[in-house]
Order: sequence, then C-alpha cells, then structure tokens
Amino acid sequence: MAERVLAGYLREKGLKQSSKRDKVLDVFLKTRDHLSTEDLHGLVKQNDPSIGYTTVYRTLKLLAQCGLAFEVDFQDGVVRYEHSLNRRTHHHMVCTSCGDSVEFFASELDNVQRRIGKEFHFQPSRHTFQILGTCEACFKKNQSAT
Amino acid sequence: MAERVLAGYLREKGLKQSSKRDKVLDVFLKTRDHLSTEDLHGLVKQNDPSIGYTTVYRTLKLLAQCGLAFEVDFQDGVVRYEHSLNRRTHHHMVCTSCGDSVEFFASELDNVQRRIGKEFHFQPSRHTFQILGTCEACFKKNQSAT
DNA sequence: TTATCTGCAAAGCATTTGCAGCACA
DNA sequence: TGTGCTGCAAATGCTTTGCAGATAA
Repeated sequence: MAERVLAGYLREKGLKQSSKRDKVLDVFLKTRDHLSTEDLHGLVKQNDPSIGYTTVYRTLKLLAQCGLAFEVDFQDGVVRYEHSLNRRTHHHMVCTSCGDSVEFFASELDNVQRRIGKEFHFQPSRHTFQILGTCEACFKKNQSAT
Repeated sequence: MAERVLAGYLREKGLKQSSKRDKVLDVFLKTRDHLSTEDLHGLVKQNDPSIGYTTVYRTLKLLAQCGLAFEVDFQDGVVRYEHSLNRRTHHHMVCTSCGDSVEFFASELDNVQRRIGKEFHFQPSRHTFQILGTCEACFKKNQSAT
C-alpha cells in the first residue's frame, strides 16, 4: 500500500525504484516512533549494513514529499520523521527534561486554523502545535532533589 | 522598566551590567519584529559598530532567560526572538512562500494545554502553535503563473 | 546504453565556545 | 583587584551536496 504510493511518486517524477529505498521504507513503517535520520539509519543498518546515512536521508525526504512521512520538530535542533500510515492527525507533548513525548488529539485546532486563515485571507495548509513541559517522573525527581 | 528586569536578573545571578548589553536591549525593544541574532546584530551595529555578534547572541540568551524575550521558530532553521513588552500572548501564521507572517490570538489553546496536561499528568509550561500556508499575494501570484 | 542511485567525504551553515585582553564593581 | 564581559576565530553538530562507481530501466 505505502509501497504503491512511493512507486507512483517515483514514476511520476521520472525517478527509479531501488531495493535500498524499499528497505528504508519498510523499516520506517515498522516503527511508531519519531525518528531522526540518524535513528532510522541505525535501524536500517541492522537490516542491511550496506545502506548509508545519505540514502536514508534522501529517502526520508522523498517520503515526506509523497506524503508518507511527516516532519516533526521537538525544538531540539534535530529533524524527526513519523509515518502517516493508519495514523490520525495528532500532536505531541514533550518533556523538556527527559525528551519523552506523548501523543494527543485536539480537534479544536482545525477550527482555529480555518478561522484564522479566513480572517487573514491565508490558504492554510497545516499547523504545528506542541505542548512543552515536565512529565510526571521528572517532576517528582525535581521535587525530591530539593 | 525592562532595564530593571534585566538589572535585577543580572544582580541575582552575580553578573555585571554593561553599556553594550544595555544598547542591545534598547535596540531590541524598539523593534516589533521577529529577529534572528544576525538581524539584531545588524541593527545594533548601526548604533554601535563595536558590538560584535557574540555579544548580541549572548545577550539574547540572557533576555530569554529573564523573560524579556521569547524564542520563535518559523521552521526555517533560524532562531528568532521577539520581545514580550506590552505584548499579549499571540501566535503566528507564516507564509511558506515569502516568509511573511501575521499575528493572531486564540484563547482556546490555553484550555487545550490545561486539559492535555491534566490528562497525561504533565506540568505544561508553554506551547507552540503555528499555522503554515500561503498568503493572499503569493496565492494570487501562483494562480496567475499557471 | 543512459539517467538515476549510492556511499563517502567534504562543504554548508547557524549556533556555541575557548581564550586573551578589556571593563565594571 | 578580581570577576565577569567582549570580540575574534575556531569548534560543533546537523544537514546538504559533489563526485565517481554501481544499478535500474
């Protein structure tokens, strides 16, 4: 299914299929995490050590372009990706202390996007929303440290 | 007023005041934009060419620490700052084509932050929200280009 | 055969930092 | 006098790209 999307995109753009790209996609889809290029490269290497960082990097860009992957930014200077297969639109709350994250849904945000777009005559395409804070474990740790 | 905040913070931390830091703050407060370190350094240099990039960089960090400046991330790989003096909490809608931005208010977001924090036992400290899309001018330009 | 892929190493680029001399307290 | 402040230049760390050999079509 996702393979079809990628194959179609490659054909449309005059690009070629390759077994390495397929492997990267395959490993990527098996995760449920938010992976940096380096993270994914680490996983891919376990499967096929001959696949280099650059290929993973470029494949992730392709996947983002054909809609199979989304970039997520946890404000820590590293680009992460998550796949969109069978995933509802969601957002993240990130612990600024340990980096852990949870996902949540907030349907109000679509309404906000629509309302503000109309008000300022923008064509909104997407939004980013993220809550930053401290998770329960880190909060307790900080308290006991005092 | 803002000078007091900075002075108090410096004293509390055992740091010293300096005329250069004062100048950076002064120029920063006169803007209403979202400035990168480089942007602000450009403005500061007009006022005092002897002030280097590093000082602006470090002063912005200080201002962020004492609450006078906020970091904003327009997803383009550059950190920007805006000052918080006499400013209500607001958000940005950014045109991904020309980089132009508008500010808006959306009170729903505080409720979302509170609700999700409670649900997942987080101590939320802040959130980021941003709408990305195409502004009216760029939208028209794209249409006529077709 | 020919354009596209790949891995490597190197380049880019914004952000940080080490250090020697300067300035505030 | 003694910290902390500054500017410069260099280091960092992630992202991106040039290139030569490998591969899909």
